[in-house]
Amino acid sequence: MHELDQHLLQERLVDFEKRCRENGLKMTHQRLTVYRELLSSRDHPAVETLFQRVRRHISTISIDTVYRTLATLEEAGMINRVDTTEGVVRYEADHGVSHHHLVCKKCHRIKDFVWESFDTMPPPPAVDHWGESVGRSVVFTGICRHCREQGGEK
Amino acid sequence: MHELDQHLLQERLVDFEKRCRENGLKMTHQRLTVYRELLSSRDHPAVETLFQRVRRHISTISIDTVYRTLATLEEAGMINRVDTTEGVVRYEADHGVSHHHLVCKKCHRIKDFVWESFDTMPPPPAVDHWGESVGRSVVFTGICRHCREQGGEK
DNA sequence: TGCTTAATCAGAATATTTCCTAAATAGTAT
DNA sequence: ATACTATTTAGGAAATATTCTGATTAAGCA
Repeated sequence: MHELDQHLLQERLVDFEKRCRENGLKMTHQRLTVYRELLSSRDHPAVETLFQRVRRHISTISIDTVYRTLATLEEAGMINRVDTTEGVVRYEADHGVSHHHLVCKKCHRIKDFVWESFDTMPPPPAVDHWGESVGRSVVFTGICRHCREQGGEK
Repeated sequence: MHELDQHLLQERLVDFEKRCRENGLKMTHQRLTVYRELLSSRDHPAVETLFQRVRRHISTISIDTVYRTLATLEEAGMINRVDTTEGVVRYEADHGVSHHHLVCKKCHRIKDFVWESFDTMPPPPAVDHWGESVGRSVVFTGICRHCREQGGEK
């Protein structure tokens, strides 16, 4: 973990407290831990996965709390669901930087990347006609370098 | 259903038979019906939904067959899974036209649109470095016209 | 400090998805 | 027409995912 990351993380946590207060959400140990764990998870974890990780810090936390917390934070716009074809809900913290996803068909790992020239591209007319769009994301699918070289571990 | 649609549908079904033969897949009534139903479904149905529809034609079909068929056809590249944040697997038939998705946060309906200037855009360097990409898709999320006007029916 | 109420907990209940087994059926090639 | 084998079926098991209940805890405020 770099200095910079530590700094950004700290910044996010301060922001988290602020936004909780704004939304009338109490700052519980559980909430903070779930959020912090998601913040430092770079792999867009499913609920169960995140539950396991949070458990390492709060051994008595119930999975119900993780579900509830994620739903609450999502509603408040502090975290996002990730698009997948797996039939599993996955989350990521809002890191404040627009990014998109690279999805490996073998290992199902998801990697972030930024693409400014896409972000600034005007949407096609069909989008405006459809309704009010609030977000856009790109997903590239394929086989990641790791899987191609090692045959994958799926 | 327009003349044109009928024609395209027919074309797709012929292609389906050909590809089944190529892959050594027998042309069963069930397979054909599942595929045809998906072809004419414009709403990217989940397995259960598609099962209900196919049932109208083959009342004795088992859901297991639908699961198996979809998995088989997906493997053969004749149908695709759709990206969602719902935690549900959804499918669409390969209509032979590159398209992308508009997803309504209220009613969860998914609409297709084409975006050629995106399709022809070169990927950012990060993608090439990541591995071998075989597909790309864009998802716009927001509130569709229908939901905005009527308050949605979630 | 004490009150109020949101939030958490244990763990059971429910729901959903997917897979499995053994027997019956039906394509396809000969 | 026959044989071979993939495929389907019923129905239940297994695996996952999600929600609920009632009792307890603790955050935030007066």
